[in-house]
Order: sequence, then C-alpha cells, then structure tokens
Amino acid sequence: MSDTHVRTRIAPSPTGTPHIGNTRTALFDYLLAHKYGGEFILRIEDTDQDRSVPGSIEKIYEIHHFLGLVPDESPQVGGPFGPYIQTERLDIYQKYAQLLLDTGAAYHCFCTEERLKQLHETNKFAKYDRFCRHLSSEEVASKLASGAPFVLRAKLSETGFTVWHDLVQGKLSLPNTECDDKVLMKTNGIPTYHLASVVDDHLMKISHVLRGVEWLASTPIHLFLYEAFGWEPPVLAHVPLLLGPDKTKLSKRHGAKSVLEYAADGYLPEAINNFLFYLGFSYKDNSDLLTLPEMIEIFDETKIQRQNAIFDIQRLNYLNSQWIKKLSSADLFDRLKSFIPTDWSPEKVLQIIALVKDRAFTLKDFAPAAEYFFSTPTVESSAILAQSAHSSAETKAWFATAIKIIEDISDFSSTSLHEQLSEAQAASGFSPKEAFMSLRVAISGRNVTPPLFDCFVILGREETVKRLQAVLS
RNA sequence: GGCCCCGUCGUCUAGCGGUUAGGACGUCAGGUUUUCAUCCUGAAUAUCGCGGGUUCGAGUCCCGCCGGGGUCACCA
Repeated sequence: MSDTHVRTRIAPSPTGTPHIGNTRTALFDYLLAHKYGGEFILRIEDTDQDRSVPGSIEKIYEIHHFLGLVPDESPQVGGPFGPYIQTERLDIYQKYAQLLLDTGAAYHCFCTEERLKQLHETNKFAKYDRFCRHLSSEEVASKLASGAPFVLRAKLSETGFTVWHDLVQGKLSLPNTECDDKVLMKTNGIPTYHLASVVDDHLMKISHVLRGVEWLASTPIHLFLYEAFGWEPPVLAHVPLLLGPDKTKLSKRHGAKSVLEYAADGYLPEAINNFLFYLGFSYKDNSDLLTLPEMIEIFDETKIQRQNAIFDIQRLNYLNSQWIKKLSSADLFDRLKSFIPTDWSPEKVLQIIALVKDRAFTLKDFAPAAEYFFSTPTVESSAILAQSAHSSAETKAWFATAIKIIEDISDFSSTSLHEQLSEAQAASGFSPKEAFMSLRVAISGRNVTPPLFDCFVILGREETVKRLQAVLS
C-alpha cells in the first residue's frame, strides 16, 4: 500500500446542499490524500436526474472553498481524468456495461415496474427474484427486437461470502445470498451509482475509497464488478455516521445543517474542520486548535473510531470561541465584514474587536455587542437610578463630577480614566459598583459591556460626555 | 424481519490482562473583574450495556443476551 499513489475522492450527488456529516467524510478524504502526498478528487454523481436540485453543485464548491478542502481535480478545475461529472461520461458507462454483458456478468431484465412492485407487496424486504436471469438468449433477443424497455442487472454469485479488509472496520464478511442482482443500467440508459462509481473510481485511479458506512452493504456488488472487469479494487474505508443529539442519523429533518449554514451562523472554517476532525478521531485531549496541515500530519486512517459520533454543538462553540481568540484583530475584521453594517468605521470596529473577541462564541456575537458605539442608545433615567440606592440629586452630582474629570483629563486613556474616576468614586459616597454601573448604563443602555473605560476611549471624549449629559438632564 | 457493524462519565475520547479507569467539552463551586465574558483553581459525574465464562487477575479475551445504528429502490 505504501508504494501505491494515493488518490481519494468525495463523490456527492447534487440533490441539495450536503449536510455537515457528509462534509466530515470529505475532510477525511482530503486528509488521507494529503497525508500520502496524493490527490483529492471531487466528482459529481448526478446519475439521478429526477432528484437533482439546481444550484447544488455550486453549493458543494462553496463548502470546499470555505473550508479549504480544495480538490486537486474537479469539474471546476478539471484534471487528467475528466470529465468529473457523471452525466458527461454516459458513453463510457455504456461501453463498460456492454463489456459486462459480453462476459456474462450482467443480464437484461425486462421486468416491469408493476411486477417489481408486486414483489414488494408480499414482502417489503423482498429481493429481486432473478426472474430474467434465467431467460433464454432467444427470449432476450426477441424482447429486445420488440423494443421492450430493459435494465441491466448484475449477475451476482448465489453462494459464498464476499470478504475484504476494511481500513476502519477491519475484516468484513458478507454472505452473497444477502445481495440482490442490483440494477446497473437503468431503462433510460443512465447507470446507477454502483456501475458509475466503480467505473469512475477505476478510470480515475482512485486508490482509497473512503466513504460513509451506509455503503457497507453494497460493497459486495462493487467488489463483484471489479472482479468482473478484472480490475484491482481500491482500499476500502467505511467511516461511521454523525448522529443527532437524539442519537439517530443526522438528517435534514433533525435540523442537520450544511457547512454553509454554520458559516452564516458565524462559525469559522478552522473551527468546523477542527470539530469534524475530533468527531471520530482522537488526538491528545481533543481540544487542541489544529490547522489543516497539522491535521494532515496527525491523521491516521486506521485510527478512525468505529462508533457513530453524536454531533455536539457545545464542542463546536468552544472550538469556535478559541479560534476567534487566536485570530488577529485584522484577520477577524476581514471575516466580520458580512456580519456588521457596512457603514461602521473600520478604525472603530478594529478597536471594538479587540475588546469583544474574548467574549464571543461566533462572528454573530460582534454586531450586537458593538452597536451602541455607533448609535446613541435610548436610556431612561430610571434605569440609571436603579443602579444605586442614591437619590436623583446625588446621582446627578456624581455624574457632574465624572463629566468634569472626563472633560479635563489630559491623557484620555483607559488607565488614566480608571485612576482618576476611581479616586472620585471613593470620595463620592457611591460604591464602585454603583458608580460605574450607572455610568455604564448611561453610555450604553445596557448593564453588560466590555470594560467601561475602554468603552469611553472608543466612544471618544466628546461622545462620552454627550451621552452622560443627556441621560440626567 | 434477514444480514452487517457498534456499545468506557451527558458529549468527544485515552486505555491495547494488573491504573485510585485518565483528559477535554459541558455542568457546579471558588478566585480575578465596577458588569458580562475571558482567565485561574477546585469539585461532581462511568459499579467500563447486562449475564456467564477463561485467568491468580478482565474495560481489555470468549459466549449469550440486551440496546443502538446501517442496509435490504430503475436514490445516491
């Protein structure tokens, strides 16, 4: 295995925006390829035109771009084994389907939809009864000549076991009797997943097929095809699923979001990658902040957990808050652009970022925490008075003292303000909490803000005084 | 239902026959702080799903059971 050139692929179908569970598989595929210096390929499996949702492909590109899981080959950037969209490869599948027919690995099936439906009416778990498998060549020829619609089915072995070594699941063995003679080529001449993916994986020289465990049960069909073609099958790795908080498979119905939605909710790509990495994988205490290159270094495909992992938003929140703290204010400013009003001055925003980043969990937390710097809050005098047991007159006197200091102070800095206002507060008869909370409410209209004097500085001397004067006038 | 996979704190996990079963997130308490958050310290939370074996000794090996998940389309 060490001497094979590693090529992995993520092969989404454009039936909507992939949810975050699918993206975790993509991350693992990306890491596996890069760990061995190979290529990571993105292939679009759009063989089911009925379920195709316009715009899905663009969303898939967006996800990869956002997370930095950039494919080395894809419909977008091309590559030596294209096209990378299956509906553009239809003639290729035709050719290989014919090969299967020629070697007797596949057969024509003329069963109607109604007959198949009937089969399932008696038993909803019924397999295809292989009715057409035993048609004589004359019967097939005459049906074909009559123009009857048909599909191509795999002529699977009716005995024995399919055995293989799975990189994450270990040694696996499935009885062949459990497998169906699956449809390979549909009536409309378009292949199903089974045929298309096997042909493409081989033609695109995919060395490792790392995909979700939901594919485990159909692996015997894929292995059957490799053998029928006389091809060396790729290394297989089936990774566990992501479960919702209710321990059932993550799905749209359970509110499973796509990475794009998390991005819109203010989560950083670094945090999402990190979070996904730790779900089903272990490194130290699973809380180190890791970059993609670091993850590539650490990743070990043989150490992926076999259990399904439950999606826990609190861990994502933690990782996100840590990444936000780690980022420079300038970097954060760039990422904040779509989360704050465009008319806010960059200089001021930068100053505010430095104060707010330690208390933010997502990028969405910035705007609400900063808006009172840009618009004058409406503050009732009763709200000020509620901060202390002092009378209106006493509070006014304290404000007058504070305003005077702010107006006169030569060094309008947080430390100087702190020094002088604390001194005045001590002589005022107000407790620190009473004194400063009332000022806080006066300038911001709220009782939770970053450190008060830092807020004064950002507001500026003039605006601070203006707001303090306004409330008790 | 058949087949297959999985089963350590609420969550992600460490553990690879002998440990007081460890860490992180979360939770709670205390400290820091004029507020909130950050940060620091501490605490609680797992009879290792259950029951049998094997062994001097089992979370670690074997069997059964139970529980959870996946799959059984002309969907991927």
